[in-house]
Amino acid sequence: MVTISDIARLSGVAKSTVSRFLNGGSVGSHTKEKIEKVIRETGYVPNSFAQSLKAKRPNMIGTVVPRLDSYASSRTLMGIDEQLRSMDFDMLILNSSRDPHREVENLYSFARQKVAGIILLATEIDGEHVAAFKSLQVPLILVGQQYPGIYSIIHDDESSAYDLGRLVLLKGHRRIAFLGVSEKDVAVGVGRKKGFKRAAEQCSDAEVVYYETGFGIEEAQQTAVEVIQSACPTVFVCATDNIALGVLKAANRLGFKVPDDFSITGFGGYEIAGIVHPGLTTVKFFYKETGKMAASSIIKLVNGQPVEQVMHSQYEIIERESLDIPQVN
Amino acid sequence: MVTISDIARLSGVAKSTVSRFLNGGSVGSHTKEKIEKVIRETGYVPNSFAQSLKAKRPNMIGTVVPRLDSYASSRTLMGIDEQLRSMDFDMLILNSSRDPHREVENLYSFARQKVAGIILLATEIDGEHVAAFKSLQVPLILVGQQYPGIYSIIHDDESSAYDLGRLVLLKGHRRIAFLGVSEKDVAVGVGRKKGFKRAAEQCSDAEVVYYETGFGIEEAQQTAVEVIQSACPTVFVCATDNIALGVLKAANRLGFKVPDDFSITGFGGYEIAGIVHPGLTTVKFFYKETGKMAASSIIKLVNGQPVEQVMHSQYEIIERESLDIPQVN
DNA sequence: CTGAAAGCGCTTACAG
DNA sequence: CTGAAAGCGCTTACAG
Repeated sequence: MVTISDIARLSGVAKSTVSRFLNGGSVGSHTKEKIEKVIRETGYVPNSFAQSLKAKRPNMIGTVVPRLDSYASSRTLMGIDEQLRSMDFDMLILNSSRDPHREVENLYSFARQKVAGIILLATEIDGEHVAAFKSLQVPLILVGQQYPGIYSIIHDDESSAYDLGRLVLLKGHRRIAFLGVSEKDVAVGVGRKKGFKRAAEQCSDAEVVYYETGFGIEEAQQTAVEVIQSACPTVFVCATDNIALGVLKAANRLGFKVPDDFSITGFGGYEIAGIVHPGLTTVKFFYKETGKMAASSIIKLVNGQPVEQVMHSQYEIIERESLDIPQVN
Repeated sequence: MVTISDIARLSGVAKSTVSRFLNGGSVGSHTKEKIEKVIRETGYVPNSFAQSLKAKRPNMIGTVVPRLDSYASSRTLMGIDEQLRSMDFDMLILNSSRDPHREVENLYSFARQKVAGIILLATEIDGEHVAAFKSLQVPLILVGQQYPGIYSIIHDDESSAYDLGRLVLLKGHRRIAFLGVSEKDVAVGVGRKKGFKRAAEQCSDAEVVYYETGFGIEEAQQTAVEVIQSACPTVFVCATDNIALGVLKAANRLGFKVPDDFSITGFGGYEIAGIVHPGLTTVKFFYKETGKMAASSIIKLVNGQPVEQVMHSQYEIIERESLDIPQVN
């Protein structure tokens, strides 16, 4: 490996002069040429560990994601990246493959790399996480979940689910299947269910059965098949768009027509929700904007500026064909 | 910031002893306790820049991706991450948002960070790239594109397109619309078109019109609407699943039935291709496996072991309902 | 404009 | 088991 000393020696100047050249300091034109030539010939690239060690300009923000292959993660990441770049920070990504333990490891790993701040796209928060939050001396923001005393940006799971519930009931649905996920996931599993329940309880004759399924399309499809055959709901309210996609697929497989035979609603606002036929009525979260918000907030924190403890990202209900009034049979 | 010197001072031992403790060397149990206590109280985390500077164990592989929100990127990234982790390497991700210039910058940025190797999920390769390949003193692998003298893993764009073309013709289609992308993208734009063309040319009465559209679903949808109204193909052969999805959406919007009114084929094998109705006939690439292959190959290169210049990843044609024999009208 | 020297936070032989 | 010292590759005052 070629170092700054090599360049200095080869071009017959001092290390400090090379360093100054590299960092745009004042260097004589002749010296400059010599150094340039040597650098070109050797393919020298400064070692950023050494630079960071000395210069201590921590211009990196670490982002921990639960998975790489989800619409929500990807969009949020894009937002973070864009915003960070515009503020001259770099984004580092570490993936934890939905393993809570790895998630915590990743937090520590970022701390070692002396990132200026950490953004955690959170799923579940356990004791290990809390311990890490406490001991880490790095500004941190939670996205998608909240925890007392920790800065967080949350999607308005509960109120959006309430709004969506109101819409479903307004359409006249009374036999309702709610397909949710594990309550370990406080945002998706608890929040969305709670919001919907609140809406349903305001309507005395609404019968809601709450099912639990997984995040995968296939799993949701199987659950849907069972529900269709046992109960006979007029609408499937799904805690994510993927679940809704699973239900739609089940309907297609079994020869049911949506929304003629039953309606479906989703949650998330994935692009694909507007592509399938019929289009999915869903709650759209602005993931990219959330990412941007997370990025600007973490920078504020890094700079010692105040930030609200709990911030909310926007949502919007998108009405498409998959939700209609229940068919009279 | 608390450093190893602080810990040493606070626990009354030498820095080297703390370092030994940190790295699992032999330390007396009493000393160990003292150090442990101080570390806990101070929340000390070793500075990995200093560690890397000294230890020179470059156990990081950098991956440059053109975009974060694509199925292909995400899956490939997952494969890389999994494989790397199993070999005790860390993955760093840098996004270039489809900006060739940023892509090159990211390459240099990884070089500065002294990663052991670089995996580039490539789109287009221009002069700047080539210059970087030459001057970078770091092992590098291209995924998805190839360039003379550079290690690469490519999807079998041409032969899979040929196979798919044969299938389409075998079904009896003769009035064909091929929706491709810019030829700047050698793999998708040139390779897939070329393979299909080769199949088509073996069939004297096949009339193929080649269109160019973008990678986005919306854009493809618009192109499809125009094509449907001007030409009247019995099948749309699309260079990506997203384009196929756009065509399907156009069909739904305009009230056409797939595959009754015309057939559609895709390329990529995205999960969603099996979810929509009708399911898309498509070429499935094994992105995750490709990622794993890229990861093991780069490690081999890092260790000075031989690797083939050009490797091919697997593909498979998945037949679903969107491709059928042409309707007689 | 240029160079010698100190120091960033760690690790690693080398003694003891 | 423990410590003093050198050194990793850079940057940054400080002189000249």
